Order: sequence, then structure tokens, then C-alpha cells
Amino acid sequence: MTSEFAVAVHGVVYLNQRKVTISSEELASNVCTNPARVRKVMAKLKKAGIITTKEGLEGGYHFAKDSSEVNLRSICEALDVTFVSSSWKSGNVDTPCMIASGMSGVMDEIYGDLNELCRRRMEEITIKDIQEKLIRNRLDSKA
Amino acid sequence: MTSEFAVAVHGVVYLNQRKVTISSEELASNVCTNPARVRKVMAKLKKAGIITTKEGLEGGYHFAKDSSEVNLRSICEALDVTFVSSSWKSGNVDTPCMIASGMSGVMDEIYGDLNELCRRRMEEITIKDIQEKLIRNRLDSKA
DNA sequence: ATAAACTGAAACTATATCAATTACAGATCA
DNA sequence: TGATCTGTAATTGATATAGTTTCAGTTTAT
Repeated sequence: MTSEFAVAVHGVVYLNQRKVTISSEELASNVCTNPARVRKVMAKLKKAGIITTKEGLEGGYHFAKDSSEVNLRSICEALDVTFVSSSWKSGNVDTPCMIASGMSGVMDEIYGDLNELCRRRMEEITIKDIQEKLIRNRLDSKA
Repeated sequence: MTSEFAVAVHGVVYLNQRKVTISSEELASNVCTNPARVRKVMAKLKKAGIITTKEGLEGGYHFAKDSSEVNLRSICEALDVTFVSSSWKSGNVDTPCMIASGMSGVMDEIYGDLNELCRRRMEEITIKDIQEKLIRNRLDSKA
């Protein structure tokens, strides 16, 4: 899958910690990617109302919501994330053979079902959960 | 994700319908890929005991189990399928920043969790279910 | 006013992943 | 004993994804 989801979650967690307006350059530096990609991803989060943006001097990105009320499903829907998919299709729809002509459709149904399953799981994880997990992991690594 | 899973499921469904020994060439023709790839995938299913193979003249692949007792989880485990993953990692583990150094680990945990979720779902689908779904889809498309 | 610092968006390039191809050793059986 | 398979590996080619560059539009400080 594409890693836009990771960029978005990382970005929001960072914004939530800093609480001020952050430029795409600073975000890109923390995420370890380039500003253009950060802007592309964050623009989608803005359209979904998850963050706010400000153009011009001193502009950037800002997260003003309660971190316990924003879950990862809202983020993956804002980005239209596909967790499970396969561009390659087995068989050939234009043959009389039921299996050769139908298998790709059946597999697509399965992938679609798995995607919805993943999205429902993402609904159970909030930005706050991530933040707490980061803290826990850091403590564990010190032990 | 890789499409080996689709090749494997398609192959087993086809073997289950034909009931006789089928060569990699015939399987490849139905799946619409090349014999070498079919052999690579089917060899793993053989190691897992899902199908049997026969080398030499008149050799090939054979599925002798009850289709209602082989589920897709056993196939994805035989192939070590990873449904959800991302090779790209955000941040950098070698920085003091808790977020930049910890986010990739947290995302990997999430992906791992989603993978296990998908595998459990695959446990609920058998080869027989796929066969029945193919029949149902064909009827629907005629209506 | 206007110059500086930012986002938004698109085009283009580089790279990594995955499937196709080719080749050949080893097994099996007529 | 030679024809026909599988098993496996190396190489090539196609495609998907991240990086780079560029520029128009917005906002604000001075």
C-alpha cells in the first residue's frame, strides 16, 4: 500500500504535540520526506476538516481538535486509503470458463471485504492512543 | 500486496474442479500467467501439504482434500502472505524526538495487527465457499 | 504597495518492486 | 533411454511510488 497514511498519522501526531502552526518544511523534516509530499497529504486532511491550514507568511498546519476524538478511520477515509489490494488480476473475464472469468471478481470482493474490516479496526484507534503508545514504547526500550 | 495469493487460490479452485493431475502449463493458461510462476507458488502449497505434486511424464498438481475443509488462511500461511504493509518508514529511529524515532514502530505494530485480523477473516472462507460464490456471481451476471 | 514566506498543484525524474522470461538440473515413466 | 514433467534460480522488463522542481496564488509585516 501507499505510505500516505503513515505520513498523515505522523503529521497529525506531531501537530497535536506542538499545538502551534507548523510549516510543511518543518513537518517534512520530522517525518523525513519532502515538503511537497507533506503538502499533498495535509491538503486532503484539510478538506476533510481534520486540520486547518493557513497560507502566506507564518502560515502552515494546525491541529485544534481533541486528540481522543479523532480516530484513524477518519484519516484513512480522508486519504481514501486502500489497505489491501492487488492490481494484478488472475484469469480473463472474456472466456467461457467460469473459474478463469470469475476469479478476479471474487478476489476483488475479498479484498474489498478486508479493506472494510481494516477501516473498522482503525475506528478504534485515536491520535491520543498513538501518543500513549509512543510513550509506552519509549519506556520499554529504556528498560 | 503480491498477487501470489490470487494465483494460489485460483489454482486450487481449478484443481478442485478438475480432480485430475494438471500440469503447470495448463494451470498457467487458466490463471493467465507463466508456468514458472505457477510452479513457484504451487511448490509452497505442496510443502504445506495442501496439494500433491508428481514429477516426470504425466506429472503435475492434484488437490485431493475436501474443499469445505481447506480455508484461505491455510493458503496465505503457506505463502506467508502479507496483506497490509509499507516498506517506506516515516521518521528516523536515530533522533531524540520521541515522535520521529517512534512512529515507524507504531505503524508497524498497526500493520501487524491488521494482518492478523485479515488472516482470521481468511479462516472463515473455504475453497467450497469460493466455488459457490463463482456460481452465484455467474447467475447474477446473467440476470 | 510590495516583498517575503507560505500553501496548492502539477509535471517530470529516479528508484524499487513485482511479474515475465529463460534456462537447466533432477525426477518419473513409457 | 529419451520425452515430459517439476523445482529453482538468474535476468530482464513493466509498473507503481517517492523525490524533485517549478510556479501560481495567498497572506502578512513593514
